[in-house]
Amino acid sequence: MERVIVGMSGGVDSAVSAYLLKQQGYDVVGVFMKNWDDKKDGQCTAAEDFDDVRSVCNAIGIPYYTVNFEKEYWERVFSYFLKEYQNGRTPNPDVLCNQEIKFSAFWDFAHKTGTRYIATGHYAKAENVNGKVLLKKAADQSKDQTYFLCMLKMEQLENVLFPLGDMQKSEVRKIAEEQGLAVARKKDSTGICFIGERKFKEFLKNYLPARPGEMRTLSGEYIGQHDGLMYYTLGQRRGLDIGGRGTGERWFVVKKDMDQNILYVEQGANHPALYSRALWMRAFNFISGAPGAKQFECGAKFRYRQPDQQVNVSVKEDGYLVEFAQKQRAVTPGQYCVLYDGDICLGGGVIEDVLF
RNA sequence: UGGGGUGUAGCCAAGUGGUAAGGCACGGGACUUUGACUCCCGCAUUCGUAGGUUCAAAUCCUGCCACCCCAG
Repeated sequence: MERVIVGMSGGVDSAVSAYLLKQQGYDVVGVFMKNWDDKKDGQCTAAEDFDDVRSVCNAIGIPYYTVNFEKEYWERVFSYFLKEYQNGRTPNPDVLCNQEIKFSAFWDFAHKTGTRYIATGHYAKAENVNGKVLLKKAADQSKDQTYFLCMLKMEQLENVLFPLGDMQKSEVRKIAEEQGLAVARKKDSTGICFIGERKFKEFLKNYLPARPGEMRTLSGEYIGQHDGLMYYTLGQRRGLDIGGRGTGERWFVVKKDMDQNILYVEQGANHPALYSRALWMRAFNFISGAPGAKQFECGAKFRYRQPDQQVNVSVKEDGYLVEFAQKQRAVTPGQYCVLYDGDICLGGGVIEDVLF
């Protein structure tokens, strides 16, 4: 009987994943990763989540353990997260978390115990095709999580199982219900992976010093004060506290000037300054190997759950130029550009610059 | 201290006798394994203030206060 270690978060998806693998005849072991010390900021969701893992594993009839990657998470994910914010960018820690923790540290741990497979509750598929492993979109298109897996290599995917790849979320909940799993109706968790939902501004304030400054329009008109550039991201509306000015439309962040500590804002949800025509990446991770062509057309996402956008990719000496068929709203440095060929996720890279 | 104007929620702003529009901001929720966007709900028993007229006033009258502008 082949053994598989399932990363259990305490949610329905990983619970049903474990159940399905057990049904398929695997020797299933549940492992709960504790990667964040939440005692220091007053939250205690990890303890509750572990209670749910215990309950689910008992119901399914599999052993369960805990493994602690707090140190790795801090060093390989969180420190980068803070550094990016300090540089005025908007990082995506969850992509990095998959790259560094779930499919690296966690895999190493499993491998050391002599286990061949790890599994997670991600909505994605890993398929062997002609000696290559391809990462493909999940059957449930609205839940597809390949965006977050864009930095993996096929070597990492080789020993990974995604039991939910062909399932609809509604089926997953139904199975959990039928099996009497305690988490059947538990709300999906959101927020930074392993950290959870936080009031973001308050959270960041604990780690980075805020430097208030001016808010101006691109033409230089003074609009007001901001609390610190790190609290704002491109395309953001809330938290600006600007009311009663100009046309009465909403205001959005269109640019951050780190040198002068100025936050640029413009009015109107469709303001031209919000739309860009291309982006630049210094590096790109091709999951299953780089394509031969120096230039190609494909689909792309600039944020999770965005419908694929048509782009033209040019491979340059020192990076990748991605030009959009349609102008794109609020493409943001620090976030990931993920490329798709139909259902196949080609890979991703950090957005370095945005071209207008 | 002569003349003119304005004072409606945090901001902008409708409403000139019939019992407080709307927008922005803000708060809450939905959506969501990042950050955002979006959507939904909420948000002045009260109209600078004190009186008066009226069945009824933010709307009419009077006093006072504040701010603005032009004169000086």
